[in-house]
Amino acid sequence: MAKPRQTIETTRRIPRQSRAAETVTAILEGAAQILETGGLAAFTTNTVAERAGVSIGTLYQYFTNKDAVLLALARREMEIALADVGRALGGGGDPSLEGRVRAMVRVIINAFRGRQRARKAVVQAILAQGIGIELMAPVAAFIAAAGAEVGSGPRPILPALSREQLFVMSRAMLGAIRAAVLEEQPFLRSRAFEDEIVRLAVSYLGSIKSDPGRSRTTV
Amino acid sequence: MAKPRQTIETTRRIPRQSRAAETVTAILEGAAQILETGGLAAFTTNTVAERAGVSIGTLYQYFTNKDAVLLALARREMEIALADVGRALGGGGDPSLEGRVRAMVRVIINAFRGRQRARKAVVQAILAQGIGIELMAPVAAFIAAAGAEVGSGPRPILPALSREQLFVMSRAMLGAIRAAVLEEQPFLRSRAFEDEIVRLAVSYLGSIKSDPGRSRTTV
Amino acid sequence: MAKPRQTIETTRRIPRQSRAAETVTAILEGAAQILETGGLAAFTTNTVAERAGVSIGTLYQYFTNKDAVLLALARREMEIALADVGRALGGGGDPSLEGRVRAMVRVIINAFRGRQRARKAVVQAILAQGIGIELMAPVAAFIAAAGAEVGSGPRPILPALSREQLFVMSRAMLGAIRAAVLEEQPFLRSRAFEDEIVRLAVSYLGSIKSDPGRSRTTV
Amino acid sequence: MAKPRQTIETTRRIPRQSRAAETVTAILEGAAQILETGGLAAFTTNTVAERAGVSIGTLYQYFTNKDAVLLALARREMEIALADVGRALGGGGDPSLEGRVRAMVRVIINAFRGRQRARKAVVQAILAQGIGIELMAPVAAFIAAAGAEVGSGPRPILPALSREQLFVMSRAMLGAIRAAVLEEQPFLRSRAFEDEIVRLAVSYLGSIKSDPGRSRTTV
DNA sequence: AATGAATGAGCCTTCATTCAT
DNA sequence: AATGAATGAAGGCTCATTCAT
Repeated sequence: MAKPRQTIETTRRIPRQSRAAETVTAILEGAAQILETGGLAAFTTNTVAERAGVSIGTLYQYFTNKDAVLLALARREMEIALADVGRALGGGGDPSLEGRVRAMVRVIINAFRGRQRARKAVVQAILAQGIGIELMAPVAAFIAAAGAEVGSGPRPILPALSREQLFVMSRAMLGAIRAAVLEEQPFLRSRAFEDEIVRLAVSYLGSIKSDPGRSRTTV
Repeated sequence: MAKPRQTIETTRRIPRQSRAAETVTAILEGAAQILETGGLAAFTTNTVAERAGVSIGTLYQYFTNKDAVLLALARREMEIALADVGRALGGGGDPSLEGRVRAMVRVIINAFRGRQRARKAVVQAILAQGIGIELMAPVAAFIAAAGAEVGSGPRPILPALSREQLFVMSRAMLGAIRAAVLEEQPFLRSRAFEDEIVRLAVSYLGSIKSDPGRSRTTV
Repeated sequence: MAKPRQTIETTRRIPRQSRAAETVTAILEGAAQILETGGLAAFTTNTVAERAGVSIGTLYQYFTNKDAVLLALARREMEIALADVGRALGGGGDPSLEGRVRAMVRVIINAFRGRQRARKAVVQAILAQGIGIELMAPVAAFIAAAGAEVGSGPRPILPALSREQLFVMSRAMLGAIRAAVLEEQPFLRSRAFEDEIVRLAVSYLGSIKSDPGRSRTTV
Repeated sequence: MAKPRQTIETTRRIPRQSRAAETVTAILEGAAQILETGGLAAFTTNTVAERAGVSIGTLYQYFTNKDAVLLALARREMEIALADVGRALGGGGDPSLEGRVRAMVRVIINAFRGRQRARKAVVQAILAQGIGIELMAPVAAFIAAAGAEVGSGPRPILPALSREQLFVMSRAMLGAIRAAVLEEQPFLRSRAFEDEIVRLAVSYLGSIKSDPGRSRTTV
């Protein structure tokens, strides 16, 4: 993996031409496939380049190093997931607290469904490098924001959540879902599981409503 | 890292003499130190052996390969953590639901405190290999058992939890705590954080009490 | 030497560019030199690469593993030897039985002469792996074919040889010559030795002529 | 294999006590079994000691190094084989040239039969080290002597054989038999094969009788 | 821009051998 | 005499990365 670079820029040259964009996509797609097929162990720059149908030299023309590929892949997945969540919350569904929470839970679970092995590998890879935090951030922020929103507005259903509360709520939800994915639990896509995740969030928020606890801050 | 072996035996030669037992301990200790100091990247068999003050040959006399060292280390940590939890629950403290939950939370948080970087690395490494499940199992089982226990007995505080409920509760708690460790959150050891974890568990269990949900099973 | 692979493919990347072809030649040449200089003991991938003037990585770009280099070298030598034998038999010399046998014997002995130590090492190495059979096969087949040929045609000098007869004749000749090489006998290149090998073959074939023995089969 | 030692002494301390002799036997027997089971690749000092039921330290008490074990094993096998040959020739069978040759051939083939894999491994191992010569010597000498004997005595059947002739005859026979063993030819134990080996020797000797060739010397 | 041959640091692992007990 | 824990040199091999074409 080379010496860890804290550089967060992953792409070397910003692809302006469509061909370049295609190349980047091909590489990322190849990376996902390799991860899907052989897991992290098979994820080598040479393998990825080959699967992507480009030369290893080309890969390095677009990515500074191996980690950059992984990171870019993770980012892409995250963005897709977030877009889904946003779409789900935006589309007028049940506006109640439980309704919104349920919409969100459903999207997150589905986000992990599709290419499961690849996603699992991405998650593992990301965690194995400690970059997870950075990437989890926007997702967590999103969840937190959704939670906070509930507690603000003209007729706030909840008081504003403290830093710790936002953290616990978002991480607890993600943690349970992620564990189900990683452990390949059979009930991952079941209604019962979804119900319990919703219950977890709603009961927690309800508890805060009746007893806000000490410190209170927005994110 | 070699190809993943599903073999779970980690040790090669069973140490009969006291000297050998010391050697194993030294290696594990060395491994923990390396992990603590340089993270997973610095974790090579040669480095570990050197830090442990033994030759590389000796290391391989006791562990089949690099991964075996990591796994053994993880196991050791888990056992210690579980023993702590057991002791905490056993020692007569506050017998109320919240009291028991708080005791457990405190122990878990503390379990992750000490050699934080090492523990983080172990967790990452374990996750990166997909063995996490196996290792997480006893911990989760313990938490689940503690939860179940509350729902049984002469005057059960709670109804028996369903499979999904046990899963969600244990993973949500562990997930939140683990995220705080991995993200190196400053409030990890704060009372506020502990309070929120407790709130999460208690409110969730309370919600189940008033509305058990559909299926119900003991683990 | 790694665990024996029955895979017979030795090359990893098929050299398309002329530079690559040169590299393969260089490696094989380096291997031969190492074998010549230090015998099998000095034959390590690193040594070979160094002597060949390429990096160890390059060596592994063209050969799957150490054995593959040895095998490829052995093949090359065999091909050269066979070509020599063919040329000798083709070129119109003495067409009598003894004439043809002598031509062949001479070529074989010479084939083992040049880079003796290297050849000895190759032979030893090949034998030590049990691949010898496979490689010896074409040579033996050639000798056998030459023998068979004598027994066919418009006016066959000999009856067709049985499987056992072909085997005994070819292996006996090769065995005697090989022993002389391996034991570094001083008379290896002498006329007297050549005479005796010829005598061995001719008298054996003559004996068959007068008493063919039981079963008879072409190869 | 360590650096090649040309030391030919294999045993370190001459076992005077019966227990020591038993130990040596056990080691040699263990070595043979390992060779039989796993071939040369499995032949490590530790493995041999374990199979022999002695500690590695004990093994080194009796053998200077790994090669010494192999050499001693080879010697033991040779001695047994030679004793068999001697017994066969001594016991009054068919006293004719062919009768004596056949007796010898049969013994040699049988010598290679029993523990075939082990013997094959020994042969390979010996050859791979270049010690073969030394060991082959007594056998070859024996065959040669038998040949020479035929050519001496009150009414010599044959003229004395030259150095080259003895060499060619012994090595040709051994070569053919050895090849059959190494190549695991199905006809190894067949009568047809035996016949051909006999024919090889008899026809060769017959040819010498009618045309002795130039130089003539006893070994 | 792309190619892919070449590089080489460094890792994991084996195994012959020693020596304190 | 025997034991077996410990040693460590050495070797096979991978793979991220570069750079001449």
